[in-house]
Amino acid sequence: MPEGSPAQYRPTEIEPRWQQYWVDHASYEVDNDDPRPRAYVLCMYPYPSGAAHMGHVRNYTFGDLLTRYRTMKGEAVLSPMGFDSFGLPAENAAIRTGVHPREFTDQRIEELTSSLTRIGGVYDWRRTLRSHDPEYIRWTQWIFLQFLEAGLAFREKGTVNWCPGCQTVLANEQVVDGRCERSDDPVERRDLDQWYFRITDYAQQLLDDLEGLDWPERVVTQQRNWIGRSEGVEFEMPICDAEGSIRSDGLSMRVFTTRPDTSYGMTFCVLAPESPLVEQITSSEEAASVSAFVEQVRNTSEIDRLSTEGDLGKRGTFTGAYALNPFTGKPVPVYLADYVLATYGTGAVMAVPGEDQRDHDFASAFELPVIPTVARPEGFEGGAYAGEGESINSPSPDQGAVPGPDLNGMGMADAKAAAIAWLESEGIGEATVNFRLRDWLVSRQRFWGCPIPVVYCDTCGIQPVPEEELPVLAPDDVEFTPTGQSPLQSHEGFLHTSCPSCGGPARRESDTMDTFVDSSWYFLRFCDPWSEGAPFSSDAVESWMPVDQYIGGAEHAVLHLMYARFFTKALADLGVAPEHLREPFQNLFTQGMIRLAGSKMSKSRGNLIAPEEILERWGADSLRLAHLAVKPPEEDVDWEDFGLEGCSRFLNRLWRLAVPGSALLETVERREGEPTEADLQVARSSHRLIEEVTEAYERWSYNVAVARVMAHLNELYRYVQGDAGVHTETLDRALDTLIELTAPATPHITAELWALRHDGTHVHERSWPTADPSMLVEATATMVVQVNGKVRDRVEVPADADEARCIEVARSSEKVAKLLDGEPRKVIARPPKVVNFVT
RNA sequence: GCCCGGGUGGCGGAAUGGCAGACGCGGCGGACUCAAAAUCCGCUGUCCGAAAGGGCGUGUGGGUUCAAAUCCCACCCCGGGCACCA
Repeated sequence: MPEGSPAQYRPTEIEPRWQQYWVDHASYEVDNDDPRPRAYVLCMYPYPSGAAHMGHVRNYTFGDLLTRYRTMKGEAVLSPMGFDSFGLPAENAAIRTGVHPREFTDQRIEELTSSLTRIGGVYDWRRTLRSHDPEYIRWTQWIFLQFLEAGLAFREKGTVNWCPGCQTVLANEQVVDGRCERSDDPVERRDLDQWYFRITDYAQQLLDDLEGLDWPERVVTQQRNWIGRSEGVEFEMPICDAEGSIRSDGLSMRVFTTRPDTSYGMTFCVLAPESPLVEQITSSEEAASVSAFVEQVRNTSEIDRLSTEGDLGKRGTFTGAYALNPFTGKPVPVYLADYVLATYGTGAVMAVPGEDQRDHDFASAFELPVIPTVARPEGFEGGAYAGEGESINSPSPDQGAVPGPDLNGMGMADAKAAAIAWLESEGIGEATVNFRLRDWLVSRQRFWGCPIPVVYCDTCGIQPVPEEELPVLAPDDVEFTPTGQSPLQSHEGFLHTSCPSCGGPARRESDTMDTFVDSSWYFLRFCDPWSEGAPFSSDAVESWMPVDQYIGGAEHAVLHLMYARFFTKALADLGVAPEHLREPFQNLFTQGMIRLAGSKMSKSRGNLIAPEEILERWGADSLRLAHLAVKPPEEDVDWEDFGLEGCSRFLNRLWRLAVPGSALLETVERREGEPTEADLQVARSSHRLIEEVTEAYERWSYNVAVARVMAHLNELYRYVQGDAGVHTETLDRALDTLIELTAPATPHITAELWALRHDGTHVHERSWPTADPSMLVEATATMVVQVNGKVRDRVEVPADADEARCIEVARSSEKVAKLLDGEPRKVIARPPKVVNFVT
């Protein structure tokens, strides 16, 4: 055995050596002027919570495989790694232990960096970034100021979500079922002045541009739902009394509906309890019950208000006022109900119990009439009918003239159009598009985040911090108290400043930005992390963006992924990013999560499997291979199903056969010269493997790729241990191919074996193998012979046999002949796969 | 309720109109060994059968087709998302 060829595979010895090699030789650093075709492969940058957990390992294994694979395919692959390093855990730790969040965070970044290296991940570390770096803060703040100037950032008072656990406000996206997405505390409503980003300006674009993305349908649907576009019409309804006499003050309510075709079925309308109109229209008789109701709603938690449970009769009340239905010219009563949201549409709706189930339920509770306006299909039973049908019940002339149009007999689309046209021509209303998407609330009452770079001056009002004074950094001499209040709010040294405009005394903003702001542009900074005069140069971004493959968890479907899309569009429109860069992530892959005993692995559940122990026992390559082999990557996976033994066994088998001086080959007869048919079969199988593995990598079927590779190694073992001896060149080529094909998946063992087999050269620097087409053609094929669709025999036919020849061979099968009683009625032949005799 | 996924051996899964169960785990048997581990070889859907062989089989029921896990219709179950958004 040559020196340096240990008989045994020892992952813990070879892995650190190669990890060091890839760093020392800058193997995966790419420059912006690299001449090769470009690819940008990006895994969502992690929040540094310490050593990597299994979810990280899974995510970064896929990303790393892709980086190495595409590099071998000849591309310049940009594969950067950074840290989403602002966030509440560091601040909470500071409150507990007194350690400054920066120290805490830097420590954890070091741990995470080290575990990313230990699983074999390769990155261009020159480009690394951390959200809390002063340079990164500078540009996050700079972007905020651009937004401010463009009117995309604004401060507004409104009812907001407050998380008592996190002691801060939250964006709508960060509230799930009335609870904080992070801490799970029930959120409270508070009326506060806060900073927002005007993401609603981009609602239509965010919706339209989903079209061209290669994203999982699931994520696209979630974004579509979240944006929630609906087309309809807004129109005015004058407030009146029970007889229909319009008030002298000309008050009116504006309603939004998507079903103007059902306007003749309106038997009441409903106003949000928060509406400013409530006070003005409530009659004296109803004043007491209305104010009691408004008070009751104010005290209802978000969770209860969202619930569909509860007695509808208690969830609404009559105002004593009426509004004039412009279609009929008749008054309908105005109610309040907690399910009508002040923040959507006009905060007021027309109610049509005939065609809307919720209105129908409400009408039943308050004994209000129902007028159907759409013809029901035969046999329809139930309250409201929301389906397609002919319009009915527009009042006919003999019932007395009405102002509105006659919609009778029209289909839904025509009736809608006619109703809208009439409203517009009368000047009562206009067609409108409404979105569910709300502006993004970005201010947070926290310390460990990017400070919002504005000051408040008593004379000049809100003033942006001048660009040359950026970054605004939080002070270090702070004390974290158990109250949970951000120390910035009481740090006079930080708060006291002078107004950049008038020079007078001013106060700094003490709120910081949502950490999702940091992650909304980091992928742009990666293109050009050295940029000094701007967050990045447009040219650098131009050359790498959009990200060719983005990889991360599906839990960010409407958070990070929506915000990052908004940022990209806004920055492009502001001329900071290339104008035509409309989308940041062309391809998105969302990997499944890892469960243990059926439940999600998480620190809070205390059911973590530490990758460290696995790495020590089995090595990084076995762990990586197990992640790839266990399941299709997009599916959730149980830790119990990981086949570490099988993967480790495979790598050991590969080692024993491929290591120079393999003991396995000592007693095997080695042949040179012309290969036999058996040798050629092995060679052909190797070329087929190239095709299969390449195709499997391309379509993210890593579990299949691993299966094929394992099957091929089994075949090589049978070849070596058979009686016919081994054709040296055939075996060596097949093993080399196998090593090349697995190099992206299990980088350390393949690097080691290749170096041992080929004078210290590097498998990862080789170009991706391609199959020789002539080796993909088989001389014969196994053809299935069926009788009445049932498989009765298998026969060998020449691969190029025609129909007649196939049928002839099929007929000569004894098994088939026994079953064929005379001439078959019909024969179907699909050479060279199948012949089917139909009797 | 609506919209997406999905349902295949003991388990994870493969096969996207043409050989169901690749590959791995687990199990069984054999070789090596004083023995065990490791390793190597073989078997392993199910039922009937001593065997040869045959029947059945991809959630359920129907359909299309020479041929269906795969396409169509209806239903059941599991997972995810949305859900007073007017």
